[in-house]
Amino acid sequence: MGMDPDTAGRASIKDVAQHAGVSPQTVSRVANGYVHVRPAMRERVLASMRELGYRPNSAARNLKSGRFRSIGLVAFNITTLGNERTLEAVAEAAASAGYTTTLIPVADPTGGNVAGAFGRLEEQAVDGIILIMSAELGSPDDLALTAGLPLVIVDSDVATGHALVDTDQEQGARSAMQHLLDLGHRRIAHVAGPESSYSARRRSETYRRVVQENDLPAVEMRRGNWTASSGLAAGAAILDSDPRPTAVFAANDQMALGVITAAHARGVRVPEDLSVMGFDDAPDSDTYWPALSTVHQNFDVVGQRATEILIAMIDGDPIPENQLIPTQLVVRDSTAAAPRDA
Amino acid sequence: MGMDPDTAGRASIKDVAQHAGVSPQTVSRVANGYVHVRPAMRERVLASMRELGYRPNSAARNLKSGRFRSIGLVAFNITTLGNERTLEAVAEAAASAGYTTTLIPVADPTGGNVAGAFGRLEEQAVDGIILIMSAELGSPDDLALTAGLPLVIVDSDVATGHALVDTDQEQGARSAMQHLLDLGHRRIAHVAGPESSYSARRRSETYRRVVQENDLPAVEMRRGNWTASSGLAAGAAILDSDPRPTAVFAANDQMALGVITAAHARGVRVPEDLSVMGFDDAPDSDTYWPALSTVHQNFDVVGQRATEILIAMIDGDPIPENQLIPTQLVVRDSTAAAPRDA
DNA sequence: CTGAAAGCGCTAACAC
DNA sequence: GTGTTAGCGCTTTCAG
Repeated sequence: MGMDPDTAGRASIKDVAQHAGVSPQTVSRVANGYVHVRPAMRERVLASMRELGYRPNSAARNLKSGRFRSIGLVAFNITTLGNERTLEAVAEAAASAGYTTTLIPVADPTGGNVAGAFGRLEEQAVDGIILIMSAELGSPDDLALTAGLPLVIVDSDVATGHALVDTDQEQGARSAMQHLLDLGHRRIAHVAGPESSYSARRRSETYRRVVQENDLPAVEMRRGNWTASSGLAAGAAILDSDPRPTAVFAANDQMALGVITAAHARGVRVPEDLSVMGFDDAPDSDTYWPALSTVHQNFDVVGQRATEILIAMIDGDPIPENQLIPTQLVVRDSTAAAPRDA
Repeated sequence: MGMDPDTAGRASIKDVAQHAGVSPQTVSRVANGYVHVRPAMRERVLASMRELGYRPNSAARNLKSGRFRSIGLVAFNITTLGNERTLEAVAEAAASAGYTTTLIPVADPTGGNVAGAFGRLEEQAVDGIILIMSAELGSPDDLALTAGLPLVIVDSDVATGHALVDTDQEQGARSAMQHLLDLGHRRIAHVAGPESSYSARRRSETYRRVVQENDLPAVEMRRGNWTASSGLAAGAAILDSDPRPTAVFAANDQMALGVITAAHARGVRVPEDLSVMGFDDAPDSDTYWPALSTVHQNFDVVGQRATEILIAMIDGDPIPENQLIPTQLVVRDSTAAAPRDA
């Protein structure tokens, strides 16, 4: 032990000081790029650092500064398209602000036990938390778990007093429905996402509202679980119903893919016989057959904004107003004018 | 300052001790669930903890223990299907072993500047590193950046002396080709992934080897960038070539989707006129039209295994042999017997 | 420009 | 069972 220069993190600032024949303080100054150090001495210290393979101990730094320079990302599921993209944006924004990102996976709180799912969040070595719930928050108390850490919430309903950043689901869903309306569709079906998802609920609520506002004929709503195969099942049910809807608004692109596949399987032409709208603008959706009309979500903006806000809060800024990130309608080949005889 | 009980992480072990009228050591014992504490005193301490909103300072713990209980995940890109799934598996495995996962995004080292991309990896507050390169490692020296930290490499070629966990790309690609061969195909095209990707290279090398071994007619290889739209372009080129191949092996499912769409656009029937194989078994691939035959990769096993190995290395175990995780052939509806007249 | 001293919050080792 | 002491590696005073 101690003989192998490869052994990680051995050399302390003291060792370097001894080796270079200076005080630990001077080493610290050099390590931090402090200016008032004589070049000759700086060189000597740097040489010793290299020779000893010195690397600063961040635990000690953290202890001193009371900061971790790390933000915690709490998510129930990081493999959904949106969460994944948001996560990457957070990691990048954090990195460029000098923060690392700590992933804190929590058990899915099915059954409403959100508090239990968090575990000992407050003990994590982070300066603040971004919560990507994709689920309903039980009560404000659940957030007490964060013990006063700065907190930004994405994709969930929130008790006031916390920062919120999210896609403007209502605007997005409205633009999708309006597009179908503009094409002359009236019998429009909806494939909703899972009930536990907040964004799914926002989209289906908007769907219902638009149906009401325009006196559209009622169509039984189907529910999927975001997967393409669940969309296939929902699409089959919709296509077998009578009278058959002329358009389907699916709550995400993958379920829309399922609906399209269900149509192919029945010889129903898309978009001639059936228009299909998605939501997300997933990377593949431009290559579906036909290319999918959808609503583009700016996940990277969501992640970036959330990170900026969190870091501002860590620095002591007040909680800003809720941030709703707008979507963009993307019209491709899966939607067309409603058939005449419908 | 100090008046607001909400202020994060204020109360130290000393404050609690004072409040409860005991020594800091006793507080520490209670905090760590140490047994030899009189119940009455334990209660008193716990009450003070609650009242003061005490939460242990992990920086101090880290400093004391010399361990961070965190593993660093270094990746160039976390939004590819495989990386994302691997990442989630790592985060979960790490969590259940009491470790957090720190995301360390690095700039894509296009141009071979891998070392530069790492930045100051050795300063991160982690006990070990999992490197998901998805790219070629320039030279072993690049890894010197990790400064002796335990290191597990996923999806890359490696200089010996490091642990490697990866999908058995060769076995997977071979099984895909063998499936097409068994169906009587001989003119088989390949849509490769980007040249910078190690796994893409492994798959295309295997393709070439199988072509040679079986004296198959040469077909110009096309290269995509993993996206469905690049697969569409490659598929178009393949379908327009003469003689037309009867089968295509795409290096991932998304590009396979593009090939299928190119076929639809030309009225080429899949699988009657053209068989299409993918790779990955992406979640949507069972709902493509037709359902995609592919090779299932066990990303979660890769992530889990990598984590186990890394933690073992952190605990001082020796570097184990390379771990190759097998794949499974998944036959669905996009492949069929080669047409007679081909 | 450089060094010495003190202390961040916690726990291992040792008293009592 | 409980308290006291010391020190992890670093940086913020304060002296020179």
